Amino acid sequence: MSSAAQSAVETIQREMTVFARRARASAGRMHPELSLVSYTLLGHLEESGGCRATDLAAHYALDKSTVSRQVAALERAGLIERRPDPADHRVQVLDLTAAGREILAQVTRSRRAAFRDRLADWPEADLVRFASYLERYNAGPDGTDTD
Amino acid sequence: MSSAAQSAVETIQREMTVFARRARASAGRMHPELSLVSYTLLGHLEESGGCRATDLAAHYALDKSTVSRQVAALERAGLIERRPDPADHRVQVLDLTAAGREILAQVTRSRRAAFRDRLADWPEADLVRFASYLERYNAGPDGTDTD
DNA sequence: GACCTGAGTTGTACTGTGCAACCACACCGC
DNA sequence: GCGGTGTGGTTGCACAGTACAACTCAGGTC
Repeated sequence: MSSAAQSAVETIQREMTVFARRARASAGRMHPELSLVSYTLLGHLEESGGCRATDLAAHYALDKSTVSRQVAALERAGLIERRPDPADHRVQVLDLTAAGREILAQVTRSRRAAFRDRLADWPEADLVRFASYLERYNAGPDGTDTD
Repeated sequence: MSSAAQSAVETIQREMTVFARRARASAGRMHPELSLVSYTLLGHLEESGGCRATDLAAHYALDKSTVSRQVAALERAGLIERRPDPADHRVQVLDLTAAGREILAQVTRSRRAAFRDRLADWPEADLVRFASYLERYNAGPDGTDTD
């Protein structure tokens, strides 16, 4: 690997971390009613059209107990509901309630606006490329959760 | 903003979050002796050649009390040292000790290797562009911590 | 000197998290 | 069928990271 590539790798590593740290802080300020974790989980449920707690844990590299508690809280808040899977009684399929969909949409709108502001002066081609790099990175060569 | 750009923005948002969640988990597995926070702070000290606790807090959008405790722990562990600033007695300049430099280098090596593996099949041009997008994003149009 | 500002610490409380132990059901080999 | 093994999920527990507020100490301003 060339030294230019090596230094790019270091930058990617470092900047990803800066991003992550700031994300948490600003999510708290931007939408205190829905933590970043909750927002992420709700978003995943919407995107996937309902899934199991185990799937969430695997996708976000979280312990199943953590997801279990988050899910319990979201259910108490009336944002998601659990349907027992008729095909497998061990499984609970999670899905958004109407209220969950509503609050998710609202938070998504505000986050989207903030991102749009921040990215306003980026050429569209760069945005598209940036997005595709991130997807490619997270998809990984083989799904490994390297970092 | 076009719809292609809009959807790119959503993807950026979503994938950044996935990255962040996984980063934390894999840092714990990869180098349990140095938490992701500690690693990040040490890295910043090395990069900046020593700075104040307040600077760290500002850069990572952390509360000063949080940084204060982290710094205290790192000092107890012998990884950093505080030098009172002779020019301003309120200020403590933080800097790495030899031990701190050593462990930082070691963890950096292992992280770098993991990233290199993950990014091994990326063309260099893409790596460089990806890195520059991240830097540009974090620098922000005006330094705002949008997310 | 009185006052305001900025750096840092400490008390307190809470959230997110992982690990380990556990329960309940499903699947598999016999 | 039936016992062993595996998988989805919950609960008990401990701990790290974090924020907020109240505080101390040092500087600068007038």
